Amino acid sequence: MKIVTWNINGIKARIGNLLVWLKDSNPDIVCLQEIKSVDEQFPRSEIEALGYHVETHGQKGFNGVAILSKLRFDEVNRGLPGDDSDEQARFIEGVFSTDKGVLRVVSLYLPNGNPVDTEKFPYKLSWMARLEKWAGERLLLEEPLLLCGDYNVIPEPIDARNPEAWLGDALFQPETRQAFRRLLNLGFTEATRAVTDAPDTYTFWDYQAGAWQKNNGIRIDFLLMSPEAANRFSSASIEKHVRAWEKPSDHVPVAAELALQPA
DNA sequence: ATGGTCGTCACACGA
Repeated sequence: MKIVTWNINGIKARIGNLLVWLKDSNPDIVCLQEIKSVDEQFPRSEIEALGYHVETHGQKGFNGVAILSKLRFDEVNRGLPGDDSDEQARFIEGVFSTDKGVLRVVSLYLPNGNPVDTEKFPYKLSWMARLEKWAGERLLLEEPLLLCGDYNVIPEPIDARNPEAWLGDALFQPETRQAFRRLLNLGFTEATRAVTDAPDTYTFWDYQAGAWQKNNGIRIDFLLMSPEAANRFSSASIEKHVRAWEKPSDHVPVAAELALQPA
């Protein structure tokens, strides 16, 4: 089973690329971030025509996440628990049945947090604390669980082409990196780093200043696997070629292959 | 290089 995470940066601008990519890459489950669309305007019928079930958690203009799946959804949960006043659409969980039992997949869009001297940064850190709490509770179920998404975290200097340029950025603050390590240390395996120590595994290149042409990238999109998922994990890949397409997202798809079959 | 480029939505704002 191929599971992919991709921040598409606007579904209306990217539906053409998405449909081409779905046919080409043939994923079983896709976690999308930054759909920037309300649920009613998400182009679900074109995606359903390719054999996918579609579940969204959108909002007007910003943020928004979705899961596309060849497997039928047994259950869908929208919104990260822990703060009823949080209006931002950044979290959706799908539950599926496989030959090995339950599979849980989350599509998450972690807050950017910039600028760090505004309320945006503590919102990011509190969102990460809520995610850690939620993940710790889910791990008690001892099921295959994948937390997929745009984490807006540069975990280590090796994950940026120019780490010194990110020292003042919310994505690379010590508190941000520590919170990500705490999440990992609950018992998750991050798919890309499980298969390679290479520096050139970036998933995002800014539109500005020729970042793509200069390979001035950062690695911020991850699939975190529970022990039960990691035990069935075989490979990971970064579908970097998509960044060179016309009208690309600034992020590329990141994929993991697991030895699971639809029920 | 205190610039630069996008997407969404109608005016800046977020990234």
